[in-house]
Formats: sequence, C-alpha cells, structure tokens
Amino acid sequence: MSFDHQTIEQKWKEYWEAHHTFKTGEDPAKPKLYAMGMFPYPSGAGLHVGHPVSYTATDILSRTKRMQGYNVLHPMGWDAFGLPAEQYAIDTGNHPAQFTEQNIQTFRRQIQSLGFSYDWDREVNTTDPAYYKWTQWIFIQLYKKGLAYVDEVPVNWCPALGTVLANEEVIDGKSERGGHPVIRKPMRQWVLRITEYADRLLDDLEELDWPDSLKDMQRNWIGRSEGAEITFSIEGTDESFRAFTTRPDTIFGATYAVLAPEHPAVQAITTDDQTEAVNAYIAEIQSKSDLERTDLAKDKTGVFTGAYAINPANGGKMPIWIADYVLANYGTGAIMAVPAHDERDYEFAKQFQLPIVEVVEGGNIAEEAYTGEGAHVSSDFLNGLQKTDAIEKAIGWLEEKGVGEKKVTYRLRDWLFSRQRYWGEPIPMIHWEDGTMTTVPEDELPLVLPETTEFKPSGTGESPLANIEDWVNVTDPVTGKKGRRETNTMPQWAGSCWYYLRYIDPHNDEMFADPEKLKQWLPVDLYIGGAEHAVLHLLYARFWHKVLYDIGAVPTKEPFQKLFNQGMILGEGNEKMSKSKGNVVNPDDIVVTHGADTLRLYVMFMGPLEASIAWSTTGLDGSRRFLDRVWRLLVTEDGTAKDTIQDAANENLEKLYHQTVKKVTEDIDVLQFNTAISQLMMFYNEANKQDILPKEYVKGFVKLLSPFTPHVAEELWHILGATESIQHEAWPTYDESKLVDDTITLVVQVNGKVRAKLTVATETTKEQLEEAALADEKVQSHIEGKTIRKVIAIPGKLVNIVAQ
RNA sequence: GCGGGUGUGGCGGAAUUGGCAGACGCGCUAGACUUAGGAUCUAGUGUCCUUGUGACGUGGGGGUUCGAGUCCCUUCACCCGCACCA
Repeated sequence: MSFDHQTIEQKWKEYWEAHHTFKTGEDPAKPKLYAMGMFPYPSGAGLHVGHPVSYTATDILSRTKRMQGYNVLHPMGWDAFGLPAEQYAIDTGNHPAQFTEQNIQTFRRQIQSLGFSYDWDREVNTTDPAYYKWTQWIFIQLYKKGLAYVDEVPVNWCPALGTVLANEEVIDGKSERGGHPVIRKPMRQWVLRITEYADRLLDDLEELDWPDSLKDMQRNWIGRSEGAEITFSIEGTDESFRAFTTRPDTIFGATYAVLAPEHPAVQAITTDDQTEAVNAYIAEIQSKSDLERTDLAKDKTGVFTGAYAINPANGGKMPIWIADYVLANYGTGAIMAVPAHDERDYEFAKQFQLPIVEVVEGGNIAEEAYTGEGAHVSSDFLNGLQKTDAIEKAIGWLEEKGVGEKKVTYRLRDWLFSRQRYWGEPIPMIHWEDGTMTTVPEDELPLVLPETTEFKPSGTGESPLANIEDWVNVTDPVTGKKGRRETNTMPQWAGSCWYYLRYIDPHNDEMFADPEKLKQWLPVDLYIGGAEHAVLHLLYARFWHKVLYDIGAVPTKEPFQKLFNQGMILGEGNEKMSKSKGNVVNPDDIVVTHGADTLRLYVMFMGPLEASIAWSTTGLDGSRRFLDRVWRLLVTEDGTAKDTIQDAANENLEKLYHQTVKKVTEDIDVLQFNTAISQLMMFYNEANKQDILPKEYVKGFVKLLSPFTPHVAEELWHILGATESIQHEAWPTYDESKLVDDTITLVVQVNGKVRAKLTVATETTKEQLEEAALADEKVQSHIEGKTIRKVIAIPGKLVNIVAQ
C-alpha cells in the first residue's frame, strides 16, 4: 500500500501554519543561520519546476539547522515590479497592481504547496509602498552622497512606440513588440555612480565564499586595467586630446592616433578637405546597429581627419584617424595606435598602409603584431628594458614632462537607473521652476505611485506619470515656488538590491531595519539563485550594501557570504523548457500526481545542485517509489507502526546507521543532497532485509529524511508515537567509534592488479600485512617464479607486490 | 579571440590525501506472486572473448608513480560568460 500524499501533505501544512512551526527563532544563546533563495518575479505563467530547486535546497538546510539548535531566518518575497505586468496593463487596460497581486497569490499558493519552511510573517513585496518607501529612502541617501546624478546618455528609443526600451526588449535593432526600428538617442537619465565603488567591489570579492567562475565574471565585468593617460597636442592648433593606454612603454612605436567617431574633438580638428569624408563616415556609423558595429564587422574601417598629433616622446607626426574600433565610452574615447604591438592597431595599419615601427624585440612584425615580452628598442631611454620596468619608467617620464600620468580605467560603467515606465518606484525628486532640484522630504515618503488608467508611454519619451497633472505638479507650501516631480521610475533591479535587509525587520516603519537586528542576522549565510544574476543583480546589491555600510546603516561590508548557483532543469529532450517546445513541467501537476515530497526529493536527487539536468518522469517515479518503500517498511496496512520496530538492538544495522547519520549530516552542510539521499536509500535497502528494526534507528532515519520530505516524515514521526512536530526534535548524532570495524578487508595487488583480498584486524601493521599478503595462496600463484622487487603495504588500504 | 567550466555504463550520476572505477537511482533482462500489471518482491545488468585466478575500460595521445577518473603535458568535443575594453 502506498501513502495518500494529498491528505498527508494538506494535514501537515495546516498543522505548521496553526502552530507557527517555522517562526524565526530569536534566542540570543543560539547560533544563527540566514538562508535564502533569490525571490521570484511573480509572472503570469506561475511557478516553473526550476524554482523549487533552489527553494528546496535552502529549505533542507533551514530545517536541518533548526533541528541542530540554530535560530534560522528563511524568508520569501516578491520581486514584483517589472515589465510583463506593465505590458499586460497596457494591453488590457487593467491596473498592473491588480494583475501583480493575482500573480503573487498564485505563486504563494504554489510555493506553499511544496511545504517550504518559510517564516511567512516576513514576506516582502517590492511593490508595496511600505517597502518601496525604503527603496526611495536609500535612493535619497545615494543622492545625498553624490552617487546619483543626471546625465545625457544614449538610450534605446523607439519612435514608433514613443518610448524608451530596455536592452532586453530590443532584438536585432528592432522592438520586440511590433518589430519597429530602435535607435540610440541621448536622453536625460538618472545614473548611479557605481564606478566609484569599482575597486572595493573588486577587492572584497576575495573574502567571499562564491564560485570562482562567478567571481571571475564580476572581475571581468568591472574590468580594471592599469596604464597611463597621455596628452597629445595637435599640430598647428591649441587643441589636444588624451588617450588611455596600458602600454605607455610602447609610445615610441605610436605611429598614428584614432578617435572614436563620437569623440567631441572630431569636428574641431578635421581639416576642410577631409570634412566631407569624416561626416559621411560618422553618418554611416550612426545608421549601423550595435550588432553591425561589433559582431559582424570584422574588417576595420576608418577615415583620416587631416590632422596630426605630436608624439610627445619623439616629436613624430601621427596622423589622426577616426574609426569605430575605438569605443567612445571606454577610456577617453581616443587611443595612440602602436601597430607593431597591438593586434587591432596592426590590422588597421595594414589596411590603411600606416607605418609600423617595432619597439619591442621578439616577434616578426612583418607577419603579425607582437604582444609578448622583450627588450625595448628604438625607444631612447627605454631601450633594453623589459615590459614592467619600461612601463614604470615611461610613466615617470610622462609625469615629469607633464604630458601624462598613471591612470586606472574600468570597463564597468555607471548604472543607468531610470526607466520611462509606470510600474516602478517613483524617483523621489522634484525639479523646481528656478532650475534647482531637491529630494522629496524623507517624512513624505513613500512617494506613492499615483492612480491612473493610462499606462501607455506619454509619447514624449517621458513615463506615463508625466501625464498625471495633479501628481506631477507641486507647489512649495512655504515659498509658493512651483515644481515638477521626476517622472522617471526606478528599474526592476532597485527593489532586489536590499530585500535581504528588509526580511530581517520587515514591519519596521521607523527605519528600513533595526541596526541591532541587522547585527544579529547579517551577513546572509547562504544565498542560492541562478547564474543569470551573476553580474547585474549581485553587483548592484553589493554596491548598495557598501553605500549603506559607509553611512553606518549596515554592519558588514558584504551582503552575501556564501553564494551558490543552482543548475537548470531541462526538458526531457535535454533542451531548455519552453512553452513553444511544449516540454514545460508544472509543479502543480506533480504535487497532485506524486506529491510535494516526491518532487522535492527528486529535484534534489537528480544530480549535483549546480548541474543542469534533464527532467525524467521515470526518475520522478523512482523517487516516489523510494518513499512508498520507506512507508511500507515502517507502517502496516492499518496505518500503525510495524511490529518489526522494536526497542531492541540489531548489530547488522549499527555501523550503517552511524555512517548514514554522518554522511547525511555532512552532505547537507556542503549542499550535496544527491549523495545524502543515496545514503538514505542504502540504509533503507539494508533495513528492508532485517527482522528487527531498532526504534532508535528508525526514529533517527525519519529525522534524517525529514528536511527532504517533510510531510511524509511528520506523518511517520507521529505514527511512531510522537505528538510534537519533528522540526522541534534534535538532529541525530553518530558515534565515531561505531564507524570502524575490528577487522577490515583489504586488497592485495600484484603489479597493480587485484589478485586477492585479506581480512585482517584493523590495526594490523605494515610488516604483518606484507607477511600475510605474501603468504596468501592466490598471491603465491601469481608471484611464482618471479622476483619480488618491492612490496608496498599501506595499513587500512592495500598491499601491492611488484614482481618480475 | 579572451576568461571559466565539463567530458565516467543504455541514461542521471558516485568515487577522502592518488589506493577494489561504476555507489544510489532510472532503464533493461529473467524469475516469483497474480484474472491482470505501467503494482510489489527476488536475482542479474561496463565492454569483449576462448566464461577465466581472463583481457580491456573514466573523450584521444603522451608522461610521473608500485599504483592515475584523480597529478603534469598535449589534443579534441561541448557548455557558460565577455566580446575591437587600447
């Protein structure tokens, strides 16, 4: 007989809710665990089977740690601002809040059906004014620190839709909806000065327990590079420009210079006879999409401006070109080209027959650029030096002459923070008629999104908020000065930048969280989520956290001590699950057919947590079968405990039981749930062969199972006679001395091949082992007529006899 | 191109410090019980052959070692991220 999962799961969910079983512990004498999964965007599609993977993982750890005597903070919430809800609102005329609320209900129901041990009293919702009041408050702190500023930056503007689009809404230069052309257009935008924190974001990665691949992604994203910025004067004018280079040591090989087509100096320096060609080139560049400018354009293009720069090192004339291989938004948007020692410059120089001068020995510049090490030549005071020394000396020389200095540049750009959207946190700023700008007073927060029925973009490139007159227009109550509210809203990333802080003190309306509580819970001990958030969310959240740290609002430098990326669940054909492929598995269906416990067990047993593995219906069946077997092992047809379970000992199970406790306990700590489960299966397999099941072992086994499959474990626990939740029981312990046998079987190899097995006392010495091995009949037959060269005997492991 | 990662049976995956490769599960085969089986139980299941005290076997090739899935070199394939970042 199998158990009725529907009844059991319903029963225990109600019990847990009624008894507040998962209320966050606050006993100051206990150690703490703060474990969380990345909160979901509650989409209209409902929960995906991928979601329960990370949630189950943190749940298993949380349940285990509670039983081990920890205060556990294990919360859940909703990242509920975002484009799909807004798009739905535009399409249907319904309010996004209403749609969002509906989706949250669905998500909450689905997540609750899986029996996660969240403290639901701490649920947060980024769209709740009581929440985004503090998102706005943090923005004001950023502004006060000079970290939020307004700048003209290029955005994706779609004239047909009359709106700005996010990068992910632009596909191959066209709008995702409607396929209208999208152009880059400079617009007034809020930007956050994340670059000011670049070095700290880089350096503090060191102390984090994060996957190396992810740390590397962040390092690459920040892209720190050291070099020099050099000033080049332009022949015959007072103009000059600055160029960033990581190889100031190769300055004697700089034979030309290149400005980005968008560089502000281009118009001023272009000679009359080149104006036409330059303008034509710029026009051509502007019509190209980003894709054409990078991926597709393997050939270098460019145009001579007619002007010459002076090489400060040797006084040489360097023709100044413009070319799109030089990016306007990196470094200074201008380079000194050293074709002999830079592949891109080399290619360009070859194409346009510009001179190539070798200044570092070691390569063959007739063939290709040489970027390796070597002694400097044709470089005056740098001759004979190697790269590192030459760079140092070159920078010293530039600084001395006042034509350059040491400089660090980052690939990371400041964070474009505004969206011309309705469904986001209003940016709490007021622009006054006298041209000044102030923040909304903190005591007026939250600045609530105004009600409207018109969610379409305003048509002017402003958000729909611009059309809501009585919200936009404000008058200073003291001076009578008129003003206009900022109509941009924050991007979806904003709310998720600090939600882990709000979980700690979710109902505080005096501050975003009580410092004492922050001290008690921070940092997050385990944060599990998908690798798609490797740079953006995780970098943004770290940035905000550091700002809050600097103003004394949080006690730690970093928010997430340990981070783990779970893998994806693929469709049965090893492809990504998608509606169009029709291979999407809905957790609701599995909960009905197999039960939440089976789903939890299966997604953890599939393989390592970080691996992406295909869903398998038969694999799922197998997990259910295991639970059925366990049930039948312990429960009679009448639903009572089997009488094989006795207050008696059974030596056959002793060692395996202690091994199982050890293995499961240790594996949970390191998130190796698949091997923990296989150990539980091994225990079952052996227990199933026994006539007597010691009650102590059965209880321990059910406890070990309980974090994985909590409903059925609670039911078994009560069938065994308990009246309290298993969650309040102490985690089983093991006896190390029970893990070792008096005797041990080890292998005897002859020339590396297993030829015999010996059963000996555990503490048998090396010498005794050698003797016993050589005396063995099977070994004898294999070494007969051979000379023994060497005998390697390792107590507890093996004996290897080398014979020829 | 650069950075990171992964290659183990028919499949998902196990395997301390280098020490019995393939734990556990799926699938498959045979048997038992059954009116029935997509239930349950039992046994078997890396490959090959001459069925043995056998040979081979962790993407390919080479090396270190008494001993390599594990360490080193080299090569191939696939995945992820970045992509003219000066």
